[in-house]
Amino acid sequence: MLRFFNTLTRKKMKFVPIEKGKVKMYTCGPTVYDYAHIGNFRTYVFQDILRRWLEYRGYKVTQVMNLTDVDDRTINASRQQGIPLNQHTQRYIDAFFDHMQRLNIQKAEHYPRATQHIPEMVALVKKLLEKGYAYKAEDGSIYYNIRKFKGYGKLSKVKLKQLKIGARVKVDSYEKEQAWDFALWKAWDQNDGDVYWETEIGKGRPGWHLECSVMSMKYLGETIDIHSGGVDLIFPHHENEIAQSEALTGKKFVNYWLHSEHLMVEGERMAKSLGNYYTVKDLLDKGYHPNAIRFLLLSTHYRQQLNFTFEGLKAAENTVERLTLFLNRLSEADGKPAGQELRTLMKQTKKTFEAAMDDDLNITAALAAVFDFVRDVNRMIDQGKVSKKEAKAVYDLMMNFDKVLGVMGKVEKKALPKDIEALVQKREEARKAKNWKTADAIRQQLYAMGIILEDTKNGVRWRQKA
RNA sequence: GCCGGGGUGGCCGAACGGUUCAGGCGGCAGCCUGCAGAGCUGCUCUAUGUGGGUUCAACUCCCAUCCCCGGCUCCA
Repeated sequence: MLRFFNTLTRKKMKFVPIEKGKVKMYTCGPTVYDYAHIGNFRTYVFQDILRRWLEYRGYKVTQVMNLTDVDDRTINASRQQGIPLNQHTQRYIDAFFDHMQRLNIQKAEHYPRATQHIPEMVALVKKLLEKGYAYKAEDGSIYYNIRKFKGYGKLSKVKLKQLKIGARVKVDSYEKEQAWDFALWKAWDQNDGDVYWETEIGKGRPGWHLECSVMSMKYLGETIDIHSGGVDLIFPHHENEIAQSEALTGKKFVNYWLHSEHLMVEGERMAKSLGNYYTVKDLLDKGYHPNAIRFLLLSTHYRQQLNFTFEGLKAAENTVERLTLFLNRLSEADGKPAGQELRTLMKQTKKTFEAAMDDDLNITAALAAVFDFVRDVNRMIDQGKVSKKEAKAVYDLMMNFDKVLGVMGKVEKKALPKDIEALVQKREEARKAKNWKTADAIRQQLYAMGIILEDTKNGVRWRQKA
């Protein structure tokens, strides 16, 4: 039985989709004012695992991920650099997709941008004004009156009276009836430069929370199955989305809210000022394999804070290598059939893996099943008990797991460059002649070139140094 | 102040009332190997922040206490 921890109820709940066999999922995406960092990608990897698991379980998933391409930060950054907003954001959108692809994150069906949904957002604000949930302030901005919405706070469990008034709210501002009302529409001011839209509700730009309500309803419908993002979005962002959407439709906005915990760096929060702020590119440039980065990000349960360290990244790299070496080994196994013993083992492993994932994506338990399996099959291979045909079946099962994990890739036998091939041959001859000194020297030379040679019963094998 | 999440072996990280306390990484040793690598086996590993309590039995429940992290208006 597939279960998810629902932030709304703070309990693990059986997953029942609105429409049988289909899942409508909205995943909060990046604000494209700068490069997304690995903390952001932790969330995107989590959402990817979620999507992949739903698909593994046979659901047809329709996923929407928004790109926030207009807000304070995007406007400030583009103006500071003197680049038009859309050019500025496009650069980071490109980088975002590039990094997503490097981390083997599957594509969503839709990537709507805020700036391309202004008319829909205006329409929603108009309706909220008509229904009395919103009001216009003196400067022309339009705010949502949260006291009008009975369920306000149901997701985050915040109590309005206990909310600390943030430093950003101007104390002398009496434009808002309540300090905690939030902007649906921000009237243009000088700081916005040429970023504004002339609309029926005035000259300005949308508030941040608006786009998610609008785009979720536009692409997925008034009520959807899953909405996910980082824990920091629970309040106020997701709380406000609920207020906007449910005030408009009178229907439940989202059935399951899933939130991923933050990534820490060396035990501290990641921050530019602390100098512990990394992008995917930073790590790739340092020579780490994208699969290792992905593995590190997915290997801790999503509701648990993940402490990023370079030691951990190195460990992740070794772990992934263990998996890929196992796949290599399988392609060479050619023993006697293990028969029932192996069949039972495979069946049991699959069952354990699936049960773990079904339990709120308990990936660490699922991985434990995989590693147990790897060890057991390795032992059988050592004993010459795995036939070619069986090895293929094991390989297929591993690929089945990797549909979800996405860290193993396919084993591809790349051809060695000719000069290296010649060196390998030369070493083979030296070995045959028991000229160990020469053979070892060549092996050392190849190692320096990033090629690791391994002598096996079936002859020499090579692999790329990680 | 209010509201959440945590503190598990050298490191990471499951289990959440009960068989030997998953799994990964690291280290050491053995098997294998000309040597190495890979793989396997064993050890490191009779761990659960601290002090009480409940129970036949607690990492798991209760109370107290210390420490860490997060949210409290635009940060995934």
